[in-house]
This record gives sequence, structure tokens and C-alpha cells, in this order.
Amino acid sequence: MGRGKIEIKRIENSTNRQVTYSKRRGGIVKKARELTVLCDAEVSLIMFSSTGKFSEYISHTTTTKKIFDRYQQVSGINLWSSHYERMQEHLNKQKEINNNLQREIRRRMGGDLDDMSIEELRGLEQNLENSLKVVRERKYHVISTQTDTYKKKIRNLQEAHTNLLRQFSEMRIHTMG
Amino acid sequence: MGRGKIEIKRIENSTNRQVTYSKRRGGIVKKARELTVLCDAEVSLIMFSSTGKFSEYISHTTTTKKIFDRYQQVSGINLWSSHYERMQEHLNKQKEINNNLQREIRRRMGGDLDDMSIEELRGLEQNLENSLKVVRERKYHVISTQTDTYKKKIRNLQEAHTNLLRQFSEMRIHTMG
DNA sequence: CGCTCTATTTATAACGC
DNA sequence: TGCGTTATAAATAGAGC
Repeated sequence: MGRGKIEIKRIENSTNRQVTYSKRRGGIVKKARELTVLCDAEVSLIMFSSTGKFSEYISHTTTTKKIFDRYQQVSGINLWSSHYERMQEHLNKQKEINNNLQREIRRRMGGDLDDMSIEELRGLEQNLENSLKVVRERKYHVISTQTDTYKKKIRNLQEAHTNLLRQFSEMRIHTMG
Repeated sequence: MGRGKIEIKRIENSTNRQVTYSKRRGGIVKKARELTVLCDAEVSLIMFSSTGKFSEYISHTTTTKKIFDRYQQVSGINLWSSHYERMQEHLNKQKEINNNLQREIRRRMGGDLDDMSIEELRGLEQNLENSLKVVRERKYHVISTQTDTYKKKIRNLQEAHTNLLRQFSEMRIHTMG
């Protein structure tokens, strides 16, 4: 190397450290490229400088994703499959819940009744009757509320109209009289 | 380097290729280690030889998983999250469908009716009436089918009983007579 | 920063075991 | 394969611009 043997120890001067980093980064990338070409190897080199600057080399014969996948296979280390599996489980559960809900709705709409017993059918019937009652009550309530509102509006309008008429006739008396 | 300038080109002799790979692999790992220590950098170096042999160097200050995570953050490249995100989307969709289904069921059970208009309530009422009709029909059908089955069974039993009685009386006539 | 210029160290190809 | 040896190419520290 340069003028005098260097000691492999953290360079305390941060400017020099960055300069050395830049130079050596070039060198190591070159080495990686040579290894790729000369030896037909697949190399992934990822570097973060002490200031957080990112650089990488990846053999042209592959991609970083491929290397990561292969790394996992070979090293046996599961980097993210635990997440993945948990999510898959979650999804399956949701799908099952979904299917059950949809079946319940179909039944409540009069379908998919074939494998229901008399008791179950009786239960469903009663349930539907109750629901129907509640929905009807709600409907009547909404209708009556709306009717009241309309009645009130009409009353108000009539009042206003009467007032206007009175004012109008008073005005005529004053101006004409 | 060695005795004579070398050309950076694939080494065709596979034995030499492997020898060169081993030597240069050592060299590049040494460079990576020096970069780590001298420059306070974080380095991940993953290599697969042409025969598939795996080796890696990782700075002692970090882990391969950390480098992978950081790589993704910095490069913006989705290594696995393409899978992951699609799954998350899927899951969210399922959850939404689920919520809608549950709301529909609640309504069909007479709940959650507050923000429904008269028209919607009328539709639901009619729907429930129809469903109730279908469920009742189904119930009657099941009951009548079951009744028929019982009737048939009874008829068969009576027939068998009559036959037995006849056979018995005939037997008595033969043995006693 | 980034580039150039050396002196010097380091890496390594070729060879042998 | 792996480890020495050696001649030589390559990398690079330090300096200057």
C-alpha cells in the first residue's frame, strides 16, 4: 500500500476516514467484479459508510433479491417468513369467517337450507319473525317521525302565511286609509 | 499480482477457477474486514462460487438481517414486500368484506337500522318477508317429508305384523290340527 | 470532495508439495 | 483441496492541486 505500513484500526480523523472509505470501496468493488468474471461467481456486496452512505455491487448474472433468497435457503435463517406465515394464517382465518358469514346471510335470505334440521329451521324462522317485527317497528317509527316533521313544517308555513296575510292587510289599511 | 499480467476473463479450467476463487475470496473478505475496521463501515458480502459454495462476510457491528432491512429502506427496492404488500392488501380487503357482511347480518337481525332510509327499510322488510316465506315452506316440506317417511314405516310395520299373525295362526292350525 | 502522482505495501498467479 | 514460496501486478496512503 502507500507510504508506510498501515495499521488496521479505526481512522479517527473523519475526513481521512471518508477518503479511505471512498478509495477502498472502489477497490473492493473492483475485486468483487473480478471474482464474478474470473471465477464465474455470484457476489452481493452491500456497504454503508460511517456517515450512512449506501453503495452496493451485485454480479451482473444475478439480482440482489435472488441472492437474498438463496442466502436464506443456504443459511437456513428465516429472515421474514415468520411474519409471512403469521399473515397467511390470519388471512385464512378471515376467509373462513367470511365464508361462514356469507352462508349465514344466504340462509337468512332463504338459500342453502338443505342440510338444516327442523329445529334449526324453526329457530331461523322465529329469528326472522323477530327481525321482521323490529324492522317494521323501525319503519313505522321513521315514517311517523317524518310525518310529524312534515306536519310541523306545514304548521309553520301556515302560520307564516297567516302572519304575512295579516301584515299585508294591515299595510293596506295604513296606506289606503 | 502474480507472474504476468492477468486478463479479467472467465477462467475456463474449472480446477484453476476454483483455486483462484478460494484465494480471491480470502482476499476480498480481508478487504471487507479492513473496510469495516478502518472506516467504521457496515459491510455485507455474500458469495456463491460457480459450484454453488456459499460464503459470507458480515461486519461484526451488525447482522445480515439488519443490512437487508437497511438495504430495503435505502434502495427503495422491494425485496419481499411485493409479496407482503399484496398479502396485506388482500387481508385488508377481506376484513372490509367481513365488516360489511357483519353489518348486513346485524341489519337482518334487526340491529344497526338507525341510518337506513324508509326505502331501504321497506326493501329489507320485503326481503325478510320473502325469506321467511321460503324458510317456512322449507320447514313444512321437511316436516311433511318426515311425516310421510314415518307413515310409510308404520304401514310397513303393520303389514309385517299382519303377516306374522297370519303365519302364526296357520302354524297353529298345522301343528294342532 | 475528487483527481493525480508516487513510494510502498499488499494481493495473488504460477508453481511445488 | 490447502499451504508455502516467489516474482510481479495491483492497491492504496499520503501528499498536492
